[in-house]
Amino acid sequence: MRWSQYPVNTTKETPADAEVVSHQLMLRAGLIRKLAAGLYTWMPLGLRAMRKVENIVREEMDRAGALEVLMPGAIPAELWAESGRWDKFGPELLRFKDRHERDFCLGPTHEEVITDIARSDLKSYRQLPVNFYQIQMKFRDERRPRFGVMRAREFLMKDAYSFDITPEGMAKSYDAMYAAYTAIFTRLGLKFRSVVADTGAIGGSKSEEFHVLADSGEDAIAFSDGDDYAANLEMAVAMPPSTPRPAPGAAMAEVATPGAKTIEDVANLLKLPASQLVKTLLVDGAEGGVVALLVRGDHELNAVKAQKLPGVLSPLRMSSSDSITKATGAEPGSLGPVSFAGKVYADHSVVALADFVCGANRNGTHLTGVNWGRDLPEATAVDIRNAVAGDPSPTGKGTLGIARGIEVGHVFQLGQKYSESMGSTVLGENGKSAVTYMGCYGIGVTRVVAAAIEQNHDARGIIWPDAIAPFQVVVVPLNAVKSPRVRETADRLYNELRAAGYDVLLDDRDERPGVKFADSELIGIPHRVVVGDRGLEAGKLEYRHRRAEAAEEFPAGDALAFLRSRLGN
RNA sequence: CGGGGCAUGGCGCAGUCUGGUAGCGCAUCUGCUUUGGGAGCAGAGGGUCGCAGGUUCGAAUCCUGCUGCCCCGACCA
Repeated sequence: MRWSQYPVNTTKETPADAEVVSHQLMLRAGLIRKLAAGLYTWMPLGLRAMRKVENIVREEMDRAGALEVLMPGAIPAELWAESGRWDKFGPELLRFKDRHERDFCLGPTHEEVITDIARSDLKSYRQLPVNFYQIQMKFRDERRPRFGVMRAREFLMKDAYSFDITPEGMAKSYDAMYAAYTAIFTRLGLKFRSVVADTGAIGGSKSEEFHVLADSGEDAIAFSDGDDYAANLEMAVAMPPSTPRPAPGAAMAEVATPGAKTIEDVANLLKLPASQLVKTLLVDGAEGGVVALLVRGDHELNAVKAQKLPGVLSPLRMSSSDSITKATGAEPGSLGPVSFAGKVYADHSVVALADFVCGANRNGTHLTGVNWGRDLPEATAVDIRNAVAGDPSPTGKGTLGIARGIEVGHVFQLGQKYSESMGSTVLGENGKSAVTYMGCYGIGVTRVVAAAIEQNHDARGIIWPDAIAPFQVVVVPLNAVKSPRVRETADRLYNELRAAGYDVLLDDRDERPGVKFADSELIGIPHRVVVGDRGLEAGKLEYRHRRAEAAEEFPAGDALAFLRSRLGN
């Protein structure tokens, strides 16, 4: 492609409303253009990168034996009523009526449609297992779209759905997808990690997420340095302390703590570490009332774990200050489990404390030297905190570290949730009808592009992994207007590289060198060849990888051979 | 959904408090010079100041209503 014929609008200034670096760079490099909140046009350069991702995903899905289909974006409401999700899904589902006043929605995901296909087209166990996938625009009316295409309302997604006759078959289909995902993200050249995930509202027995590792990631993931254990922080098991609870060493005493409402305040006032304090959080109970959740002062409550406890309202809701005062007689900041009337759940690390500090359920008052069994009944010991770096791994090998990641894929074993409610059955070997077992598997294609940039950039711009780069190599002639030799050499090299099958961009614009260098670095082309009079004088061209510290010269004579060695294939 | 903020040329902003007929930088176009790290000079084009009412001799500026967008939180899987 000749740059002079290609609409690449780069800007020096960062648009004011772009927060994360991938969003800023995508706008500055002219990859995307915003149309409305969460809606973006993919410009030619950006679309090339997106297509590279899409093609790798397609190739690996095909290789894994999945079959590509394309389902409609608009879906009739009846189908969603069948699965029960028309009522349950909430305002994320964009609903509208057609000219006949019939209800439709824009598909945020396609379980219903594919299950409808399955129940009408799959009749016999002999047709299974089968895995259908599509690569298509999804629409979710996010309350707050942000971070550019990372959390947009419309986004390109690969979604796949497997059907099996047995749970074992489903597990096998799932494993095949897991392997395909590993191959995909490896080929894309991204640093990634798969983690055990919460099955959440979708339900099902097993789920793993694939995260691209990046400091700016929205999700925290915990991983062991001793083996391959890795889990979303929501799911990461926080182990009980290995040392037993010490014997009581102090008597329980009241201490005045006026105005000290946070753990930090109280710890400073009493000159104690936060780990000796107990944080008491009141949440709404499943059948009204409140439940007390205790975590150590230096720990955080894990909402996903807590809302699974018997008697706790799901989704988790912190109690209002009214019901807190009603239940304890005190306000948040002075709450504690001693003399608390309701159900108390304590994190393992809290149960292991002796002589701890907690609120006295009287404003401005705390208790010190509190001990389980003596000053209050033993509480139910549970895991309700976020794991922290340094925790022992739940597998017993190594300790946990915390990293940040961007969720780009997930795989789910759905079981019979949709096949049951929508009647996807086939005739089994025994001639009896059997409900199919489903799996579903997603990859956010557009999000992968943004995640690749989050993970691969520097102060000058994007650094595309070779597999995603819109162009593999850029040829930069300097001052070609004045030098026919430069122009001819660059043209010849451009044609040779194209003939050899590379995606080449020729910067044939009449711009000054600084502009060309800055632009090629901003748009992140991984390989660059500079053609200048200075080098040609000595029969040399100049090569530089986008990550390299410095350029290297090579003979202009057998340029193609040299570049093959640098570009690969 | 709660709180806060913004809306002036393609982009980034000033002007609004104190009303007087719109300006700067980048980008774009023309010419000359320049050419190994975002050039210089000279000139040019481009804006119903988010929309609708109102006050006034006069509104980007004051008042009312609406819309869009951004940020923080909650929510969502």
